[in-house]
Amino acid sequence: MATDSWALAVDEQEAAVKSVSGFRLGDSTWGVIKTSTTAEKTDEEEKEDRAAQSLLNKLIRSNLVDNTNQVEVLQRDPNSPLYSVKSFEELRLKPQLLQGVYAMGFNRPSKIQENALSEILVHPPELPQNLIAQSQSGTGKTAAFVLAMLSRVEPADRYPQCLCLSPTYELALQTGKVIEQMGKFHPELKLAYAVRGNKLERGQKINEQIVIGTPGTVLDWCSKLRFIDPKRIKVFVLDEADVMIATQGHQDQSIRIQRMLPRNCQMLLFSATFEDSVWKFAQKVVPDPNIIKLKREEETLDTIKQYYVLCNNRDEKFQALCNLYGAITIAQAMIFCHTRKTASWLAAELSKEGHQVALLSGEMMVEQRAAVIERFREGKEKVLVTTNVCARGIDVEQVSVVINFDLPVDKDGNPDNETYLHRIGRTGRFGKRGLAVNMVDSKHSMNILNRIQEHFNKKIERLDTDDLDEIEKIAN
DNA sequence: AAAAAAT
Repeated sequence: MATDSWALAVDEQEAAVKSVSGFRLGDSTWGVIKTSTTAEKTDEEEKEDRAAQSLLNKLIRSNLVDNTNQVEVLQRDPNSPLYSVKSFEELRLKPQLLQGVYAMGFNRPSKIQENALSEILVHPPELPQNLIAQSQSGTGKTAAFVLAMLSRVEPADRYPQCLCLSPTYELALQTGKVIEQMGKFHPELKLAYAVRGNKLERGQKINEQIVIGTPGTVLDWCSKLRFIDPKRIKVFVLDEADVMIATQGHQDQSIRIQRMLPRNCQMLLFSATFEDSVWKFAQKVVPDPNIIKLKREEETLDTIKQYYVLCNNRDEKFQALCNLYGAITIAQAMIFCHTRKTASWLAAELSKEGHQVALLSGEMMVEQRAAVIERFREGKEKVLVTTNVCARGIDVEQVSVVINFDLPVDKDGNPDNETYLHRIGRTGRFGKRGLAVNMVDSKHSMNILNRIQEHFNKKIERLDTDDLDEIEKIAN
């Protein structure tokens, strides 16, 4: 019996691997938003292939590179056995779901998946267990909660059963694609995107089983617009939960959504970082949670070379950035600014100098944002000038340089260490050496940089942008 | 200060 199912699994796996290069996101008939509608355009197909492949590569890698992670599990009921499954078969996933998992190139669960999925799925649906999980990006977090949702969902029931909240539009789209790919062998399963710009007619009802969205739209859809019946949601996922429940973040909306959910709804909180106060709040909001913390050596900071450039004002920062441009465009780069205004100014100035750059910030129209992030993913844009909207979660494989044109500071002007780590974490993963360059333009910002340096206890070296040899060196 | 709503 066991041998049989293994043989089948391996067969499926081989079949899946063969079909990997052939599948397209646009094949999906899911959802309110369709990634593509026609099949004729070979250009379009190629584009989608590349996007899918890049997402795939990232997920495959995150599924493999985690042998050194240390996991800490805190169980609500200390007497219950500590489950940790070593294979997807043991999770007893539905065959269609298992097929989806293998089609994505997953062989065995990552550490976070082993533990999180065991905790989430071993208990019967009547007694769902809540979970707070912390693990770095690139450890398979997304796949973990996507699998959790797909396992719990009942495809025959045509109403929303799983709800996932993302902090930004771009991240919601990215996560949505993972859901689509993993669940694509469930033909009757559908996904709805509750994001800005996705308009429904009055009185319409969402009958897709899974909803991914941003807080504002989801709240509207659940409350006054009544597109979603929140009373029948079985699984509620908060991605990047620390931003979602931080006082300055989306707390109010997330809590209001959460209050509309039924009492027995399973709640899953996932994040890479949990600051102390947020952690406490999370435990208050989520009753009796199991807790999983994945301890990872600060690999991020070991594989990312950090520099700073000393300037006197914004114009000098701009000049220094122009000097760096040639070096950073070897692969892809992200440039972070503190405000939307600075970002659009910088993008305009760089193009005036003849440098091709793309701009992405929250003031743009959603259609435009979707197009820009797509072009960046495809590599058609090498340099992306952006705000904190892209600080978290956005995974573009070829990004090897992150530039902090403005250092990350919170609303009080103090260094924002979490955001710093998230920003530079967009690069430097898995063998590829990453590079972070911080632009300092005053005594004040030098002070902030020093405090960031102290916080991570990692040397940030000075870089002279007039020294082209040095730039060549760091770029390679 | 950014993000997030059909406000």
